Amino acid sequence: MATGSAAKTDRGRSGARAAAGARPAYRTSREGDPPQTWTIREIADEFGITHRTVRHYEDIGLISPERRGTVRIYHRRDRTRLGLILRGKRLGFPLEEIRTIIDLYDAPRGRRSQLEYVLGQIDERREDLEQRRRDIEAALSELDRFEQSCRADLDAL
Amino acid sequence: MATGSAAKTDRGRSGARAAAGARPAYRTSREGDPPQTWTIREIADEFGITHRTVRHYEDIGLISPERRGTVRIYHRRDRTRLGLILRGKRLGFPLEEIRTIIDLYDAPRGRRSQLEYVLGQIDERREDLEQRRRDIEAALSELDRFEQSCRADLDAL
DNA sequence: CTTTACGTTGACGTCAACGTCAAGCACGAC
DNA sequence: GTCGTGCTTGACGTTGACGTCAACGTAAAG
Repeated sequence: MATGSAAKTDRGRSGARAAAGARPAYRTSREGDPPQTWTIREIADEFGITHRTVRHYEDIGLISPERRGTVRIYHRRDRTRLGLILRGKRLGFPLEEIRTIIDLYDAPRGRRSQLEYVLGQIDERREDLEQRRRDIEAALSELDRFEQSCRADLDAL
Repeated sequence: MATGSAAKTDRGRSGARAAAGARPAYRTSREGDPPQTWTIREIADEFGITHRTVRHYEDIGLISPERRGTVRIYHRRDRTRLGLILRGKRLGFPLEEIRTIIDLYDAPRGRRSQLEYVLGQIDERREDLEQRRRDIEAALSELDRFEQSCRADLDAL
């Protein structure tokens, strides 16, 4: 695997701590209901990345978690964005381009000119993605042909 | 466009020089038939990359052009590999991984164990590519839904 | 022969995307 | 209290993928 894997969703230990009532003060979740916020470590573990990576994404403005005092608090909105970021990375987009993409999704759409700009951007994105899809299809069919050739060689033994 | 474009196939000037009979000595093509070899500049221009990039790919062993004296001569085999490399790049693979892929295509396949190894590698590659395809499909359908939403907003004006 | 164009080899620079310390605060546990 | 754990901010290091620059060779053209 080239890119990130291991989304182990390892919420075991912190869950146990929560059940023991020893949840840190900056965690707002009340007894019983599932936590609607996450720490940087929880987010990082869940997505299979490091806290340093999460912070880097914040540094360049890809996510902007809440601050409770000095501590970062991640909400579902941040998780959604992180998902988009990582999918963009799996597709090989640079982070700068990923930013323009996800910023597009919550760009202002009040005026007609804004909407038309957004629609234009959508078309560009689609062109790009479809080019990538074509590349993938080509690579996959080459791979298939190559496998056939190998299997023929194997049968010939 | 994030990745390389501009494959202008600008063979105009060098073609004119060839027609004038002023082709350099290291170009073997006889009068009349199309050149079966290319210089680094021709290759770079044709693929829309720089000669420095081509040399870099040679440095890390992705291509190994013929040397006539000190000068690099590129054959169709090199162009094929360059095509694979650039497609891999469009798909976001790192060069090291691209090397393992294209090396796979001309790996030794004599013994059964070798063939079985290659077949295993093929499966890994396919998994990876199919994951990327799923990511692309997801991104494209999100884009479609987003466009519908924008068009609805536009109609509502 | 000199110029001009293209080719060559290093060596160093740069930019993105993080990794890797170091040093410090804040909290609950003991 | 102090200990450990987790979070924080810098600041610098690293790796991949080239870009840039200098210094030079060589061959066709004028």
